[in-house]
Amino acid sequence: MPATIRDVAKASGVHISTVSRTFSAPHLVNVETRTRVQACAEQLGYRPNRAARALITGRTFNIGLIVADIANPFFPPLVKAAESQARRHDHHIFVADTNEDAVVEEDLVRALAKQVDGVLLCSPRMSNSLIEQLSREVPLVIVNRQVGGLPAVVMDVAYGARRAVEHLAGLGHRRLALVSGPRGSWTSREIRRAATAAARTARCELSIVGPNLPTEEGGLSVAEQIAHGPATAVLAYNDLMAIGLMEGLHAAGVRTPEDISVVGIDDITLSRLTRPKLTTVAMPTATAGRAAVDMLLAYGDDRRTTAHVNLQTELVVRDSTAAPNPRRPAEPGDAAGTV
Amino acid sequence: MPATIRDVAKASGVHISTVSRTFSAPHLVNVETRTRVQACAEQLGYRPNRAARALITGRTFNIGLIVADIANPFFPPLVKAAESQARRHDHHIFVADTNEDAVVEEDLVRALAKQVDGVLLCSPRMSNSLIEQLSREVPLVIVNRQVGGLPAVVMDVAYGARRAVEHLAGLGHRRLALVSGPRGSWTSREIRRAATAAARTARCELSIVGPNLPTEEGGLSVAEQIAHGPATAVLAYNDLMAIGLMEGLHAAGVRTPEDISVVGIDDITLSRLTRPKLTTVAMPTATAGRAAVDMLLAYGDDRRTTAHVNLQTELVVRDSTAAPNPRRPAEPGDAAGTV
DNA sequence: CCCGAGGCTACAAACGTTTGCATTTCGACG
DNA sequence: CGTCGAAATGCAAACGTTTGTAGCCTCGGG
Repeated sequence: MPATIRDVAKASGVHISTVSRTFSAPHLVNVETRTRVQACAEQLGYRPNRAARALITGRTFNIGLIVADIANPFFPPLVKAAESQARRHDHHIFVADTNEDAVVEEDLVRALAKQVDGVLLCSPRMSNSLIEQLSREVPLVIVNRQVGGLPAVVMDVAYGARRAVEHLAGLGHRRLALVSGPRGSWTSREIRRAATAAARTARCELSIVGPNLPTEEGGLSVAEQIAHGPATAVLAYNDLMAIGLMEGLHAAGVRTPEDISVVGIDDITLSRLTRPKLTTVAMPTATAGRAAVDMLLAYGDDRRTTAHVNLQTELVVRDSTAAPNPRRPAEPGDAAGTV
Repeated sequence: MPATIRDVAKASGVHISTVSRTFSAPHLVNVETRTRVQACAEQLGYRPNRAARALITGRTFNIGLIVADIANPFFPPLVKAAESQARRHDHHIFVADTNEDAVVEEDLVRALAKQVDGVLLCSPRMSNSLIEQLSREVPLVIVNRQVGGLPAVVMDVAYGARRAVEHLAGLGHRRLALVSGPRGSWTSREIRRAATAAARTARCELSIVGPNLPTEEGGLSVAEQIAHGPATAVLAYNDLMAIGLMEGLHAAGVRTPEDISVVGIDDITLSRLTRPKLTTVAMPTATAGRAAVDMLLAYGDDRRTTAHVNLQTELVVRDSTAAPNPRRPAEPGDAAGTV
């Protein structure tokens, strides 16, 4: 029913190859024939069939985008930016959600491989070796993780974590807790590494709590433990967990930031809207989405550019952090002086 | 480089058609040959090329999903559910974002048409007639809007709006405001219709403010107007706007719910996390996503089922609504007593 | 007047599948 | 022993493109 290249050829009295070239190599066809063909195509509502084209050229003009959990507010801005950038280059985007599951991830890459020109792998949970193997089957750009020399877009979360710890130390906190993310998360390891180092430098204790689900529930579930622990300030793997944690603390009668300071990571929209507003590390997710798409599209141009993009993060201080409450940490009864 | 059906045929010493049947019609091939073929395929890492298959069968096993703004927290749960349901049936999902733009919408449907078995159109902004025309070019399922007899999944937002108004009236409010959504939104019209009727029944005034952008900013931008207006309670087109509005009111020194009650619509995750927690109309977005996919996949089975699914909504009362403050409507200066 | 060179177009093969039809094999039945 | 049918497999066309090659025509230069 939909018009094919043959219909257009018939209608304009030329061979199908001429029609094809009218669109893919216009300079090769006489201007007058070209306009006639274009007119016919227009009138018939002809649109080249991309699947057929892909079959012969090997280029699909599609991109796969694999995320751990699209309902996690961290991802939508990235997806949106990637989709928009892709469409600017006439590409379409497959979106798939792995539910934080490494084997689903592998399956998806393989399933998508034939249908796309490349895959954007966001915060993958797979092993490095598996990723490297997959990258031999289909062009891959990794977001939020560094694996071998593969093209990657990473946000400098280590810097952000360090700044967060420095911020808390600067406020006078000495006992910190890190609520870590899911097992297998490269970002979580980076944060842990950077936070540990920064805490040592600042002469702070740092206790690690986790791994946890990177969701509101994950944060909520450790609230009790934090509330009864010695830490006066907490850095969470992401904003969602930080917010869940604040909810949990609130329920336990612990105030933020008066009793315990909380810092998140990501700077999702939501963080500006909680009360208190969340101090957090801003991640340039939209920029990352665009950059990843650009990198993928550049793959073909100069083979094996194997670029790396490292995006800046930045500490955003809002209302969920403050100087430690002198009463809280020790046994009740001892009054502390000024901070 | 990737293994084709021909490689498998060669490796297992049969004709390609036998290989094909091994996968698409196993009962037609001798069990012993079948296992041999399967083994070879496995070993070669053979995966049928879907583009090629689509070319001849006409079925792509892809679905298009078009949303107005994927960064709007309303959509991700829908997208997630749709993707998951689609994958359960071995389908993949193209996601595209129209930025609330009707012409982009049309373009996208056309661009996707050849690559998918059908398109899920979520909260479309196009005209009815255009939608009907497009539905002749590609199977369409409309979400959140009713157009002609086309298959649709709608959530009964009218019921929810009515309940919201009744709730506010029940608390004693008599002057309500409706902060409406974007022009062209069917949902916004439904809400308006239902709220107007309910307000009349409840003998309430209802002033309409809008249209507005369906975002936090949209809500924020009308805060001043609401703060100085006569309304003691507000129903917003969606949660994001309600939250933005609350922020704006807060900045203007107006308390929620003591001075003004606010009700949202959607029940996005966020609404449970603001303070005060938002009273809102819960929309079953995940269910809608699943239902829409199911409906699309059923399209082929019995031609023109033209089903309709109508999903229940439900008022969730939280902390952003309360009885009206008797002092507020009058001139400022009067201190309020207990709430 | 002839030759060569462009410019333009047609032809046909190829991409990786599916599928109707033909062919082969084999066992059973009359 | 011949025939029929079913089961299993091969054959080839088709899906809608792209693209290398070959053909035709025209035009300018020698």
